[in-house]
Amino acid sequence: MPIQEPPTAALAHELHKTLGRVVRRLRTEPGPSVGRLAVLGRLDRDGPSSVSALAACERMRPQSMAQTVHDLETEGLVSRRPDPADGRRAFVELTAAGVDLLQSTRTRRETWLTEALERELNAGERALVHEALALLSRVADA
Amino acid sequence: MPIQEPPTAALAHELHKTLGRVVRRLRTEPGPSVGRLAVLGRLDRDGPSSVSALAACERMRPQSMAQTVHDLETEGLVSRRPDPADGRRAFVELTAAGVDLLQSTRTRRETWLTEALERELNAGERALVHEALALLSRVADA
DNA sequence: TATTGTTATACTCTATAACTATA
DNA sequence: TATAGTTATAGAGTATAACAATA
Repeated sequence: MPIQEPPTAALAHELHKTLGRVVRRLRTEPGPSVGRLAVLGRLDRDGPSSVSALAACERMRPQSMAQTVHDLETEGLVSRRPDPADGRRAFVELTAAGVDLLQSTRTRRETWLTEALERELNAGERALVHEALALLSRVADA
Repeated sequence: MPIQEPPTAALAHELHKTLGRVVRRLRTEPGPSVGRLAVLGRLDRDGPSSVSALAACERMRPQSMAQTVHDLETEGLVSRRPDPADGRRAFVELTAAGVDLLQSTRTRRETWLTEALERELNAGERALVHEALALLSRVADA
């Protein structure tokens, strides 16, 4: 009798793989990676933020976020402004180039992913996927 | 007015990140990575298979699967048996060690992921997540 | 001593390109 | 020429460990 993988583990793995395919395909479009775009988007929405705060929001280690921020800084998409109240901290903020890139990327990305999701899924199905995200987030934090 | 990321792109990215957290946490348990375990599980369920066929099932490039199979072979978890009918092909199959590992890993993995999913989600919610997988698979292939 | 952040290194997963061997 | 497979290289994403600077 064949060994059965636990269905729940298989479910998590398959979902991750499938989403990976979506995200990798997204990355074939010009522009920054989805992960970096997420940081730019967050800075735009929430304003300047420390590396630690960004890491916590994106649920990454501060060291990993430091690398991401460093890369974005090298590319001129973000800059740092020292916190006068605390010499250890700096505010990471979008540069004008970062804002421009975010805006133009958003437009290009819409050319396929949004179209694909909106073509393939109806509003109810998209809501279902969103609900699944909330459920799995709960599991990941458990 | 802040730039709004396209909600659908943000949805795909967030889901991917969340599932990544689940899978990485799974990997902190002893045993092979989730991706390799998937290959072992498939060989156990479907029997010996060529590298190409495995790659197609897992929706990876054959070159990537060749690397995975090579690693598994090095670890003694799978072996190759040449196809007498076609000198180019070989059947990849589980070794006794691979079967043992699959079985013992399944047991250990159940200690946290299955418990977490079953503790955090009820049957209806797990069904919802499964449905979301099917929808997103459609998008990734579109 | 705790917090913020960096540097160095390594691992997983997957991709592309260039290649060999067999059909 | 087409197919099965390998090797080499690279990149995204993230982790751990060790460290510096400031509070």
